[in-house]
Amino acid sequence: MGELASDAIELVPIDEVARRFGLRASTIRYYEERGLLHPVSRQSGRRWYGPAEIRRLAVIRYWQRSALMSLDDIAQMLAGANGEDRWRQMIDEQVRMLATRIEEMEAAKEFLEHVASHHDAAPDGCPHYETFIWEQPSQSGARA
Amino acid sequence: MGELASDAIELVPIDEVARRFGLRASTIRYYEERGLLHPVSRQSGRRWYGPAEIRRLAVIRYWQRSALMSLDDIAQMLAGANGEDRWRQMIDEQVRMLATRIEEMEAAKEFLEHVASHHDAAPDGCPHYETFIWEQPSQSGARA
DNA sequence: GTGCAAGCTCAAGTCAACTTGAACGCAAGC
DNA sequence: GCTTGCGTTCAAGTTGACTTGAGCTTGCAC
Repeated sequence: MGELASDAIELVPIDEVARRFGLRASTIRYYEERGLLHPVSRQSGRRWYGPAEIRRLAVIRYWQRSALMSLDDIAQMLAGANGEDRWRQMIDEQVRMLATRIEEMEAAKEFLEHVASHHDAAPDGCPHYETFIWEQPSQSGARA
Repeated sequence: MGELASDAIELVPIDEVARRFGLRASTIRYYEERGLLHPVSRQSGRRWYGPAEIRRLAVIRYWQRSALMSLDDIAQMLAGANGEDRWRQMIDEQVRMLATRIEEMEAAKEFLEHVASHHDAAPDGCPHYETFIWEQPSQSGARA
């Protein structure tokens, strides 16, 4: 950063981008194929990325990992930035999904901690177990 | 339960099991192929499941969905119930993983809520954004 | 005893998110 | 001026968790 003076905004090649994010170059090319991230320029075929692209990649990884969004959803979010209104609906869906997942995972975590501290054997046979395992949303045990 | 008197413990065919869990019969056969769940008996080739198998399936779905465990991990957990000691190590790993994922997801959720309530456009350009997107664990921006 | 729905097996297909391989290009170093 | 190394494209392979399809068997209904 700042190695060269003047107006040269820092451009980095694909392997440097990959290195910074702990990704492979192929992943970045794949994101491009999926329309998520394009190099700011090409020099004799080779891709070069600027700060805006780096930041966009950070955004992509963030949504993908922290919000469990698919690449398609992320593409829609990023496209939504350019005027559409669907992004707000997506955010609402996402928040609801996250709330559910967080609750489920917290219950699972608490239960695992309980098992680890109160049991000598694998959880099979723990009375608490029953409460947990049958409380699944997708299971229609109550019907019929 | 108890439709027939005597010692007939309730046995159900594969499609009934599937229906109770909102799964397809093929999924249950697949779990069997993966060594996770076996019918208590077969009658002229057809699978029959008892309460123990039903319960085991509930356990499998629970770990899979709430704790984000892979079928391989679940198989190991269930195998561990029969004497091994690896299950405790797996539980610890699982708890750590869940704690991390929960934190990440909570941050993502809070951020999305912030964006939804304070912004008219997609999150690009929100100053809070920067704080969030660059705080990713797998990103080795600090190294080299 | 014929038909039909459901089950069975085994192989192959699907989907998302990548990875890998083959075949080639270009620029720098010796 | 030729090799070396990283880049490129495009097609095909991989992994996990299933689903689908073809072809066959079974048991009940009529």
